[in-house]
Amino acid sequence: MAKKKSYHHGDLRRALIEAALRVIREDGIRGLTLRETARRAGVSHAAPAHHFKDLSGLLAAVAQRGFEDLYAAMTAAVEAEDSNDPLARFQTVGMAYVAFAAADPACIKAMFHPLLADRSAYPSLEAASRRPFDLLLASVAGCQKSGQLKSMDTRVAALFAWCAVHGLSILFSDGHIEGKGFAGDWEALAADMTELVFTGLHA
Amino acid sequence: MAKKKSYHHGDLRRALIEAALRVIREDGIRGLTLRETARRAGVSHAAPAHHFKDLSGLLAAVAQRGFEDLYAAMTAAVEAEDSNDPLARFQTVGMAYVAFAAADPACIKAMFHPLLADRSAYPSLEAASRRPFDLLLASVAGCQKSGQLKSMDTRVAALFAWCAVHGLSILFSDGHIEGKGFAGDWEALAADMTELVFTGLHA
DNA sequence: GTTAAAACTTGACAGTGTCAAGTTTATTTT
DNA sequence: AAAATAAACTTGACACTGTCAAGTTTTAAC
Repeated sequence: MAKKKSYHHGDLRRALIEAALRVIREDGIRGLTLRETARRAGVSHAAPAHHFKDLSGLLAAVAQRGFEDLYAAMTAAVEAEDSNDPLARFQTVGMAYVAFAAADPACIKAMFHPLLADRSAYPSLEAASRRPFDLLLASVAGCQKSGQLKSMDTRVAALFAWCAVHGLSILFSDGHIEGKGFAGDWEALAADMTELVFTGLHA
Repeated sequence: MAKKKSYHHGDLRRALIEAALRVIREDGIRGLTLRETARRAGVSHAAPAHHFKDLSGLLAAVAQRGFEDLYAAMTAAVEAEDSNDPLARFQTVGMAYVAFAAADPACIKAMFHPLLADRSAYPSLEAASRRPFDLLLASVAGCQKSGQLKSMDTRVAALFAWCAVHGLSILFSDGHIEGKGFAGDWEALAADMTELVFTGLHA
């Protein structure tokens, strides 16, 4: 699979997704075009259309990749935990979410881009996007079973945590927080948020 | 200011913003172009550039209008409250936020569009976007003064409420919530969220 | 070894943002 | 009131974009 320089690329789909991510990180989502992506991958301008139907399709693939990476980061963070305390796991999951958004704001913007509002057109994206939420759901359920979080509707409790953590991530990566007089960095704020989420859900 | 049909429009800037909003509501943000907006307003294709430098400028103007409307809706909701209870006011503010997002998802998407991440380029937008937060801040401060919310850093407490409420709005308007097994409508969920926010900040 | 399919290129068309230059109207200056 | 100037908008042009149809090269199937 080395650089064969042949007519066929070999793994163009993956290469295009990575090229698109580079474009987004450097020039913002606005700079993402099929042609620019093709250019960076060193293929002709119409090549991407054969792998992703159109620009939305490319963005959907990038977003799916983002959700997969997010899920991987979350599970990795959980497994790196030495403690088996459900509550610690719950907070780790939340922090991992914000950390991912802070580390790659361009990617999280792609993942929640309004262009992808109609996910029914991209079933694999929808499936990938559901996994992180399921992980959160499971971690909330664990805390409820251990009696550390109150026994309300698990879905609603998880949604609450998700809203708080997602809201912070989006507001932060979109620059809505800076300039409003917050002293700490995102890590301090994320810790505050998860702390308050915990208090809200406390048994 | 009636339809003078003259060479000069009279109030083209406002007309363009409204045309852009119509475009966004009907065709999504993707369909927003300077030329389409000009077409709907009945002017030549280059006219918008004289009022908004480029497409981002137009979007920024739409977003600013959105923040102004949001602020108006929030204050109206507060004033419609018969009770003077700070806590009731606090929850009203939160509900008004989600209600706005649910009533006009296209507009809220424009207001928080990633294209506008660099707000320093649009000072008046930044100012308009700060007012709703200031209102929330004041309402949190009121609850703290009355002893209904705990006396922590007011900014952090307000940020928490904002994150929860904004997260729900964005997730909802982007279709991330449907299909995840939530029974109630957005109003029920919004009520749950504000309730949990209150618990998290409870004295 | 021939045929079919897949992967990619080439070329073309309509639509877009944006700029420069022109035309019409309003405002100021004298 | 007349002339000069500025503002509001139009026209025309260029490079760029997505997308489609048709072509070329490579791989796979049989």
